[in-house]
Amino acid sequence: MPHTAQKKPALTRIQARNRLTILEAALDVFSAQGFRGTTLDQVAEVSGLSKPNLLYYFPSKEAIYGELLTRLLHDWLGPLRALDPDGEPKAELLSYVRRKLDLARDFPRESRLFANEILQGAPRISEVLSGELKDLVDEKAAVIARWQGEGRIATLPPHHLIFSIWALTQHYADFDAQVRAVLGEGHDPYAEAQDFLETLFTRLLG
Amino acid sequence: MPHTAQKKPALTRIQARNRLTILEAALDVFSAQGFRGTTLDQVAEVSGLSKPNLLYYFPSKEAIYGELLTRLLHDWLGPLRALDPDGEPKAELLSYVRRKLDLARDFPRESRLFANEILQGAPRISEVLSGELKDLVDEKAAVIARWQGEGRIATLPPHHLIFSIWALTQHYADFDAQVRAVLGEGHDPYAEAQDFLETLFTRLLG
DNA sequence: TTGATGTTTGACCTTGCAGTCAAAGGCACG
DNA sequence: CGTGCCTTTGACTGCAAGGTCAAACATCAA
Repeated sequence: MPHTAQKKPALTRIQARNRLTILEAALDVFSAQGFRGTTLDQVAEVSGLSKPNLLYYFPSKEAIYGELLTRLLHDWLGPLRALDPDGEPKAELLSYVRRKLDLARDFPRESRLFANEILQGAPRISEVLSGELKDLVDEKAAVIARWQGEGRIATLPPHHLIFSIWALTQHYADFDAQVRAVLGEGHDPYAEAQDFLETLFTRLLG
Repeated sequence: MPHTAQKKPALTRIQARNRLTILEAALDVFSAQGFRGTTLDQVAEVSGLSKPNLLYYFPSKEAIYGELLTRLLHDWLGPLRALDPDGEPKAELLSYVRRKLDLARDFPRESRLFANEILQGAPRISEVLSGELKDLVDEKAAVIARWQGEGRIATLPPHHLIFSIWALTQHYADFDAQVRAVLGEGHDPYAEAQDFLETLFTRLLG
């Protein structure tokens, strides 16, 4: 029985390395300039490879962007997946907030890449949003609702509670320019946000 | 004494009307596609004017975009300006939240236009952010700090409190695609957000 | 009616950029 | 050391898109 539609034709070492190099450079440029604002010449420049070489490893600009999105989307959901239904409700939620803020601090490019995509109406990931993401959120929302039913945290619409965590944490990555401009010199936005958000959610859930 | 550098050379009726038509169409397209993603042909199409005609009223694509940004920026700060230092603290802040959410609901294009610009590092409005906007925020933050000193609302870093209002309200406009995908059918995001945010800030400030 | 000024546009120019291709350069394995 | 495959690139193509321009058309005041 022949292998039809073999998906992973075993990458060579060079292929594996160069694909990663390209994706890393692409993340840099796409997250800063958006899809349309990015040129392959820029990605080539940043990656240190020639433009035709980029297109040897990926069939098109779209393909690079798409690969980035789908790769990162999975990692991005890690903290929400880690929300433990059997844990202590407040600790679990606060730890989710903290993890999400850490992601925003340590991976602002990824955050901005998604923000850009969703701002444009999420044309390339709408199925994932209403499929995998929705399922995960629904699942965790049910957990939160159960906790609320057991009187262990305050009753609030679980979906919106999750949205509020996203909004508040990603704001510091996505709107970094505004946050820093408004705070002025001598501030560490993320450190301050950490305290603030801990207080906020402690009061909210308490 | 001659008028040097006269700024407003008195627009004709046609000029006034067409400039508005163009800005309206430009808002549509720029907010959906970003600056680089927008073509003048699209703006021409939407506005019903020809491309050379656009460039008769504005010197360049940049100029249209810049005019949009600076015009809207002013309006956008209205709700924060309206925060009354002599009002009742909780009512004032909750009313600010409500006004901001109304803006997000009624003017999502404006919200997304700014989001796009700030995501890219706010290259065109960085002076306004660290000038006019920062001054206004500092002023209102001082008012909030005073209220806190008087024990009328809970003590929280005022700047971050303001950020949280921005983040939570604009999230519903900027990430509309995601919010709707995750909630699924049969939801009114803004109506639900209204209740949720009122509860959130009531508990937070209480 | 007429001229002056304001408005509109088809055709055009130029540049930027995604993507192609043939040929050259490297690498592994007999 | 040679043969075949993998990798790299300079040069090129085609098209999209910002912007120009001269000429046509509209409007209005005298």
